[in-house]
Amino acid sequence: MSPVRYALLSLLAREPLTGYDLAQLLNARIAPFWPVRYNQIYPELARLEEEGLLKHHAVESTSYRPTKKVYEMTAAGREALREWVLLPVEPTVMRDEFLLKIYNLWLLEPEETIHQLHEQRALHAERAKAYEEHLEEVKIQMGPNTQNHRDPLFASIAVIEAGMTYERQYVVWCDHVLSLLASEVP
Amino acid sequence: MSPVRYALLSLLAREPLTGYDLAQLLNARIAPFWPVRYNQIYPELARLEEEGLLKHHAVESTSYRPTKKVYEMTAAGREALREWVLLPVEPTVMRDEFLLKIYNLWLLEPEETIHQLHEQRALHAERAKAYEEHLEEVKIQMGPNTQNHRDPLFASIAVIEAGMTYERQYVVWCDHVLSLLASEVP
DNA sequence: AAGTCCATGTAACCAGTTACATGATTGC
DNA sequence: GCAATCATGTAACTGGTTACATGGACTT
Repeated sequence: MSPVRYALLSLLAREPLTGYDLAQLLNARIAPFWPVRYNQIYPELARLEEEGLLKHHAVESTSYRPTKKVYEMTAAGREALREWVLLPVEPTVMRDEFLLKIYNLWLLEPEETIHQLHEQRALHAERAKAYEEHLEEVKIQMGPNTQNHRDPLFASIAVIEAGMTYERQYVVWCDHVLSLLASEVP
Repeated sequence: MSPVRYALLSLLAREPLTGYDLAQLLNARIAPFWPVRYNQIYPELARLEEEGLLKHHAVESTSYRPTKKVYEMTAAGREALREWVLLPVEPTVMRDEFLLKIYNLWLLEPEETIHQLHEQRALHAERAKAYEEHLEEVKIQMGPNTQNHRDPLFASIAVIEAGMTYERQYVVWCDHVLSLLASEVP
C-alpha cells in the first residue's frame, strides 16, 4: 500500500490528532519526511478507520468551526504499523531536479551556474538551520535521558539528524562545485 | 511539464541515443538521477519530436531485431533544455521510506532496529562504492583537463560527486544511530 | 477590505507503475 | 532448456497534484 497511510499511522502512534493536525505536522519544514495534502489525508483516514486501524471521536470546538474528528490508533493499527516497519526497504533513489539541471551545466555560462548554485546553497543552508533549531528543541524537551530508545523522541532525534546531515552535506557539495568553477579560467 | 522529458533531453544533448539506450542510462546504478520506464520513454520521445525538440532516423540493426530509432537533439531542443535549466528550482523534499520507518523505531526491539540499520547501511555503502568507481572512470576518460566546464564530463563529475557524498553521509548516519543504540542499556 | 487560520471534504487530471505483448539470439 | 539482451510499444490502474467548495473569526 501507499506509504501515505504509514506516515499517518506513524504520527498517530504517538498521539491522537485530527486530519488538519496531521497535514501540519507532515508538511512542517522541520520534519518534512512525507509531505501530504489534505485531499489525500481525509479519504485515507476514513479507509484506515474502515479497516479498524484507527478510530475517531468527534470534538465540538468553538461553536462556529466544523466539528473536529480526532483520530487515535487502535491496537490493530499499532500492530500493522510495526509489521510495515519490519519489512525490508529498498533505498529510495533521490530524484533531485537540481542535480538534473547541474548535469547540464556545460550548456551554461559559468556565471549562470554560479548563480544557481548560490541560490540552492542558500535554500539548503536555511533548511539545515531549521533542523538544527528543531533538534535543540527536541533535546531540551527530552531531558537528560537521551539514551532511552523507547522514547518516541529518541526516534525523532535520529530522523532530524538524518535531515540535518543531508542538508549540511548538500551545502558542502554546492561549495565544492563553486570552488571548481572558480578555480578555472586563469 | 514533467521532468522526465528533461531527463531525456539532458542525455540527448550529449549524444544521439535510442529509447532503449536512454532507459539503460537513466536507470544505471551509477547515474540514477531519474529512473524511468520504457512505457514513459517511447511516448515522450514521440511527443518531443512532434514539438520539434528532437528528430530521429531509423537504423536497421542486425536483421532479426526491430529497426532502431536513433533520436538526436535539434537546435530548438537544446534551447528548450537551456531555458529549463535556468528556471529556479525548489529543493526536493527527500521522501525516504526508511526514515519514516526509523521514526517508529521506538516501537521495535533494539535488535530489530539494529538489523534494519545494518541492512540499509550495506545497501548505501554499496552504492557509494559504485559511485566512487564510476567517478574514477569518468576522470580517466576526461584526462588532465578537469577544469573545463564546457566539457559535459565536468558536469557528470559534479553530479556523481553529489550522489557519492549523499551515500557516504547516509552510511555515516547509520553508524551514528547504531552507536546510539549500542551505548544504551547498561 | 483582504488575507490568514482552522477544519473539513469532492472532482478532475496527470504522472508514474505494473502488467501485457512480441521475437530472434546469445550465453549458461 | 531457460534466462537474459536488444528493441519496440499498448492498456489499465493507482497515487499524487491542482483546483474547487464552504465559512466564521481574527489580524493587518
